[in-house]
Amino acid sequence: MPKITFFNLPEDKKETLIHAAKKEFSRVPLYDASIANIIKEAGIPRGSFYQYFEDKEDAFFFLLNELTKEHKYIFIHILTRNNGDIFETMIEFFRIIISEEENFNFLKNTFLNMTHRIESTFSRSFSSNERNESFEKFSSLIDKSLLNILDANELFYVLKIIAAVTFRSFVDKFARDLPIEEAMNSYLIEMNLLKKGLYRDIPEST
Amino acid sequence: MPKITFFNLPEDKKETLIHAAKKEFSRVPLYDASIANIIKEAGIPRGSFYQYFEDKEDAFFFLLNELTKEHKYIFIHILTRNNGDIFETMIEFFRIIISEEENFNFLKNTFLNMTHRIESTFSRSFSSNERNESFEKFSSLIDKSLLNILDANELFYVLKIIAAVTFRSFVDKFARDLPIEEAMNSYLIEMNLLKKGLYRDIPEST
DNA sequence: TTGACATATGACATAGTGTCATTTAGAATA
DNA sequence: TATTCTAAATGACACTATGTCATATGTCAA
Repeated sequence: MPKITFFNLPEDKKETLIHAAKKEFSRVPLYDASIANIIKEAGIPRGSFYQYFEDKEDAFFFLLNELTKEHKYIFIHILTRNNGDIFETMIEFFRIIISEEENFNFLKNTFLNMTHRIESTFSRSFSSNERNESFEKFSSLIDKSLLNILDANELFYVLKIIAAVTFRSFVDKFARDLPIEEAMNSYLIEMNLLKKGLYRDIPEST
Repeated sequence: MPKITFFNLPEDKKETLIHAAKKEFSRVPLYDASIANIIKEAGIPRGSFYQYFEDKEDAFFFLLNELTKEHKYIFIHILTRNNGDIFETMIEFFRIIISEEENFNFLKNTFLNMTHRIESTFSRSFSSNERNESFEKFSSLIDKSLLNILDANELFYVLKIIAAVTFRSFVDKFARDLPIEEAMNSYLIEMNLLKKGLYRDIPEST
């Protein structure tokens, strides 16, 4: 988390800083980002940066968190509108994220360098790593009658699976610079495979 | 790829270097690894390191590639023994990887910092990002009659899905330091869900 | 013995991080 | 208004790490 000093800043200076950081993290991934570029862009001295943030990562995760909050909001909205149909929701959500123009490069750099820590932060937008309050909240919005599950425990794993496949689809889209419709096509195929199951039931021999 | 100079090295010096690099990459992930530690451990001067490798990454990906080759070999062996049953194979393979003691920390650091580039390298052990020769080879070994697919294209996506879920399970195991049996349990649940499908067929209304 | 080539070496230039002593600003108090 | 106190700003600096390069060393063939 940024330091109190950052939050005490006048709104416009805060904006300037956020903008500068976002610009740098859109240019290159976290590890290649340079504080020098951020402060040059924001027009602040080096020492100030460290008044506001612990370090580079602190600034990055602050931005990522902000973005994630927005995504979570969108996600819940779509889920509600779709009466808890998780697959319909994922498909709509997927399209929205890959279509975001403003955050395109930030997202690209983030997805292509998705360490576990980044993934954990990001995940909060539409699922959860652990069975916690966040999971319970999502769970309550999902229409479980549509799913092939026995109990809450299986729901947890279902969401994990959907999240894993969705992440990979994001990465694929950004890594191979797929056009939106192509990425959507692949994603739809995968979601359908997930729905119907990958295994063929061997018919009982007569 | 390491430079020719590296491959020209006498076997024991090569071994020393590999061992030193592996030790460092087991201690910390790629980005935190320091060349200073590697050369200190290997007892070579700084300049020599750059005679052998382009940079830190070069050394890391060399090691990762070597490990991946072994994994691929194991994977194909298991797949053959299981007559092309991809699910049985994944489950056996998963257990073997998470049980590896020798490479435990190297794998842990790798999985918890799985950038797209690392993932691509790693994937080669049991699947492929793109539909290339590697995919064709795997494809030929897989018993497709067990799978709920229409054509080779769907097979490609099935493998992508299985790979995505398996990766996430690896990450989970290492991130949360799960005991082997617990990780296996979760993985089995997920593989079963994948097999049977996540969606419940709504019975035709009478 | 000499020349040509491959390899080894460590000092150095460069770049980036995080700290800290000092300065400045602004609010609170007398 | 003058004084004091605290939060914030600042940039020089110490430190760490990378990658390069001029020079030294070793090896083999002619």
